[in-house]
Amino acid sequence: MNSEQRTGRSAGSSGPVVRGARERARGEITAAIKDEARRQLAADGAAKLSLRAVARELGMVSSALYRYFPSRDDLLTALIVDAYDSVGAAAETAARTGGDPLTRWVAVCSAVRAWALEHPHEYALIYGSPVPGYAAPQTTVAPASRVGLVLVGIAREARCGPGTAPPGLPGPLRPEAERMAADLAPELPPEFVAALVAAWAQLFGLISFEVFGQFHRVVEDRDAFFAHAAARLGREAGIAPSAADRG
Amino acid sequence: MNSEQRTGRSAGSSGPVVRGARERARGEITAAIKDEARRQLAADGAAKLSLRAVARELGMVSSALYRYFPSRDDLLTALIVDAYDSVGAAAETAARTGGDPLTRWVAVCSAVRAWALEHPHEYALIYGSPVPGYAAPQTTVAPASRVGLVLVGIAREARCGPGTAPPGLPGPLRPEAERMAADLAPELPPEFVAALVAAWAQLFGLISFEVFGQFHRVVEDRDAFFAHAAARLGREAGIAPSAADRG
DNA sequence: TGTACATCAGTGAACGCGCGTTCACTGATGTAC
DNA sequence: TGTACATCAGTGAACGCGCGTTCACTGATGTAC
Repeated sequence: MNSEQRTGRSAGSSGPVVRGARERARGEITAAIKDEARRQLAADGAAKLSLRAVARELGMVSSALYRYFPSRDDLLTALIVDAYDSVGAAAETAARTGGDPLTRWVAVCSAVRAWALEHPHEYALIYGSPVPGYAAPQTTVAPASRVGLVLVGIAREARCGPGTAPPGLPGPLRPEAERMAADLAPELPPEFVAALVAAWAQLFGLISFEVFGQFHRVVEDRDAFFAHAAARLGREAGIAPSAADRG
Repeated sequence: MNSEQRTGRSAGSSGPVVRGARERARGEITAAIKDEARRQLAADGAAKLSLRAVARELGMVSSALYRYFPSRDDLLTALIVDAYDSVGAAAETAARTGGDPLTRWVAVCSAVRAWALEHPHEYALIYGSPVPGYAAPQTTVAPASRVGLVLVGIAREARCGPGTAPPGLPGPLRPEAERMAADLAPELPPEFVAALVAAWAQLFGLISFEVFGQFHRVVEDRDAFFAHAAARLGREAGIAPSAADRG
């Protein structure tokens, strides 16, 4: 967390200019610990993640890990932040592909899904049941919002495109929709933003059901199913449809 | 599992006609064990559920629980089955309310949501990350499908109502949609069924985000938000809209 | 109705395990003069 | 450039804990005759 302070280097600057061997080693070992922890996460799930097992696998004594992470929870936090950053980066990359907004929307949804299927336990860690007894610290908030921000970005651009049909907004929801719009995207109409937030949650419903096995014996051709559902989700959120995708 | 066989009573009949004191006690204690296990589930989550702690709280010695559940996993399975049955029953009750199909659709969605908010850990047990190292046995399949069947039932009745707009169905999804329709509701058009399955998954996306805390600082008036989203979900699935809900 | 036997719930001790965390320590690597 | 000191990574032993599961046992409850 504060290796700069610990090594007595300048505080305030964003990073060290020259890293000594010790500092480099520290970074490498921290990464190795996280990698091994991720491996065990994928094998046994978050609840069974243990410092001792990680240390054992790394050929260290368990107490040595406390030089790198002050507790098991801090290691978990690091994995959570990394997972959010990983899926966020995947979404951001997908958003940079070409095409009309709906195409890019689907690309982002598919990228998140692909990441989830490749890293099911990391996905479970951030979008599944909360780990009991663990409270996510403030550090996780920013990384956690990256995927959502990508979706907002696409909606924002779609709004500048050709006419889109804003969904209806019943009375009781209006104040809430306006509040959400003010928070997330003041330049978008509130009914848009409400639909977008719903689409965001619903997207993860599709992905969670697939990753967590609820589609077992229900959906077989999952690629086709997801592509279709994601496109509909985008249209529901007011992302401009392209004629080719219709019917 | 087979107390009838163990007590030498007739096999094949659905239940004993007269239950002796011993048999009744057995049922009561089994229920007490599950109740206490549920309490601990709500307090600490599924991963930390321990036979020893349950026994301790019940004033029994831990080995005594093995008279009722052959292992920790069997106790977990019982809780899972109960949870599916509980939410399934809530959905079925909600479906029996009056009104047009869309109203009943929303009532069912809201009932599932209410159940989830009241039993967040039981919800996590069945719709969250799978418990690592635990494989759900066949016993859970039927209870797990109750909510889905309720939704299919409403869709089936909506189909008999006034004209609904079937959603478009792109080429790649057609065979899969036809397969799903054959499995789930042969009398419904395939595009209906595909949309329904998507809506089913998306419904749980909305609920999971709320229960698991992803809506923290994003959605505040969650009742209004959910009611709106659930109604839109129903319309997307082709459930007949009522004029009053539009715009 | 009474007795002999079988069934079953619950006990208590034990096995073997893994966990998170602390602590005093040893050497190696870096820094200041 | 060389030396004295400070910093830090990693060690090994220990503390105290809780877990799932097995096993031989004791009594109480039920059943068959």
